[in-house]
Amino acid sequence: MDKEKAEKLKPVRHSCEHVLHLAMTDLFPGLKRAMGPATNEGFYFDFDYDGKIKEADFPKIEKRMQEIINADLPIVKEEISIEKAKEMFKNNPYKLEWVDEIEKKGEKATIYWTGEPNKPGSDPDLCKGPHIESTGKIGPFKLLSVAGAYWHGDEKNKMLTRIYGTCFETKEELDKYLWQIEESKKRDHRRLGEQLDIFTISEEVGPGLILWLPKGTIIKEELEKFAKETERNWGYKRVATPHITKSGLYYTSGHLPYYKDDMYPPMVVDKKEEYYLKPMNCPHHHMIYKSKPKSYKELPLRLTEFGTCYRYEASGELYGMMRVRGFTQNDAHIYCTLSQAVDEFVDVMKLHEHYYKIFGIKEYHLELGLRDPKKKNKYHGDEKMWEQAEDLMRKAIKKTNIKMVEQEGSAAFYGPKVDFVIHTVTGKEYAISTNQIDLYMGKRFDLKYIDDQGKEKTPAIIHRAPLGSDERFIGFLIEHYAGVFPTWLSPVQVEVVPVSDKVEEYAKKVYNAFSQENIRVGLNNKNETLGAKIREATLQKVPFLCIIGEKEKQMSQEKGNLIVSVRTRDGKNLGQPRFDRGQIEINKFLEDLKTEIEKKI
RNA sequence: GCCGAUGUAGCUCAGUGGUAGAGCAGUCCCUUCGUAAGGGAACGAUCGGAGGUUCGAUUCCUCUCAUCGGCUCCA
Repeated sequence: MDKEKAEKLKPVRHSCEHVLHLAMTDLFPGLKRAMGPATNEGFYFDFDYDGKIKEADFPKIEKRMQEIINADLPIVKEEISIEKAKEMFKNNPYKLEWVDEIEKKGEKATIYWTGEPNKPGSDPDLCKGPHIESTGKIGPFKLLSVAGAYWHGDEKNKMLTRIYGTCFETKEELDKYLWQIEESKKRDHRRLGEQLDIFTISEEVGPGLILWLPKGTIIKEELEKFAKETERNWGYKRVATPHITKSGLYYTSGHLPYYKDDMYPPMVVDKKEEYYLKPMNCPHHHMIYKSKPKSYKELPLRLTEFGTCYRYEASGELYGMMRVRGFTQNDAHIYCTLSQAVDEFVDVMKLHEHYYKIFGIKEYHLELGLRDPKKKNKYHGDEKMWEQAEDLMRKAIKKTNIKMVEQEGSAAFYGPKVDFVIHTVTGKEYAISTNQIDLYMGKRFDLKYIDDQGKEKTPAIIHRAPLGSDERFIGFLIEHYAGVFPTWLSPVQVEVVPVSDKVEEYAKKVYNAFSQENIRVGLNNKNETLGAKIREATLQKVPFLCIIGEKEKQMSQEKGNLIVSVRTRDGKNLGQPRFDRGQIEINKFLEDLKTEIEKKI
């Protein structure tokens, strides 16, 4: 939904939300209203209720709401004094809290009556508005889900019951919205991941632990291969580090006290030494840096690794491939002098651009994660260090001309960060890449280099992961491509489909011809009709089908060359500009195919 | 972790207080087919797990695990 339309709908949706809590008050005695807004998608409202509110209650709630709408009650605004507001809402701590805030700001309290003001049966509610003039003008609505939500979004507070709903001007718009939700579910990476045999999760192995199936592994390895080639060209050096580490390393880094609950518990060796599964690769790379003294001439030193990490994410957080407990990061740490840091960070941003162009990723935004000014003790390092790091980052951002949303409170504990944020088809937001300028860990790990004056200095460290983790990035790519991977990433690039087993031998020759050229090729010689084989390959999103029948076999004998008919996964074959006839020589097709793979188009 | 929901063959789903049914997939047979589902047969689940109520539970209850929708969190 476009923003303009959403803005226009807000008064209606807000009024619909009032109708909802009016109905709720009727149906659930003792219920207290907390807060709720109109959103871009609809509205929600939080209730404090001791009993259970279930989705099964929706029909009766919707019925009561419809009665209120049909009654066409006026919605009337009234300004009241703070004192009166306090009296009016004395039994509702949530409203009282709000009245206090209004008082602090020196503003006036406004209430909206549903029904004639001050008449028996009319309902006043503290609200800033705006609303539409009467309930009768509320269009078709639907309650969508019930959920728990902490008061003020703070998990230390009481959990309230939140009801989500939406409302439109016309039935068609509501139906279209509901249809779009269903449609987008078809692109959900969890669903496509299963249909396309990309990954599975086994209860026996454990929640949040991805098992890559053969087809998924091809995608993973192609992606890693691409990153490895690119990083080599961009001046990175590959390293490899173990999956477990003694606890001391994480005390040095400060991660252990900070993230203990989010790490798998330690293994105890020889009854004394604790080993942890590594939750991040940074300290290992630091130890590699530290293994020999460094000269300024060696900087910038860019150490990179596909490092596998384990984090004990909260059970409620797990989400397909996007939020997992074991993952392999496209991680690197760039050790450089302070004067190199800006350019190095700019290069990291350019590397993202390079990747995103190839994947055609356009739907994302960037967040500059800064400290929460109210909770500075949450972060390590001194004020000066933070200011310097932020300054370097801003300079780099300025040089790249990239638009960024500043986000207070989302810095790493050791430095500010730049996140590339995408959303899933279900509307969740995830960072697919996170990057930091870190002036903290170098000191913490006592990392040094000798500068051109022969003096010891501490390097700046840039943390970067343009392709995030294999799991999250490929999860994202599945949805981004709707399963239709470009040929270079497709698990099967060409499927050879013989029309009948009379041409099986010839089909095998064709199969071998592709195989010899390192094309990932499949041969469907099952006892099925041609239509069924085409359907199967198309559902598997195989880019090219080579259909082999008597015609191709015969032409091949005449020309002394292998001849195939090519059909693409979107159903084109004849008349497609690349293939001027139904049948083409395999060499010609191979040439085009290899170019397509090579250029990653 | 918290609130709510769900959990039946590989997948999608139906069903019942008296130990389960369909479609698709897989297997076999027939068919040998020209651009998104040819026909048939047999096979396949002890109904997420544990405990309880009951003469008897997949169906009711409790606990537990997992998943889903949110909240909170994300080095």
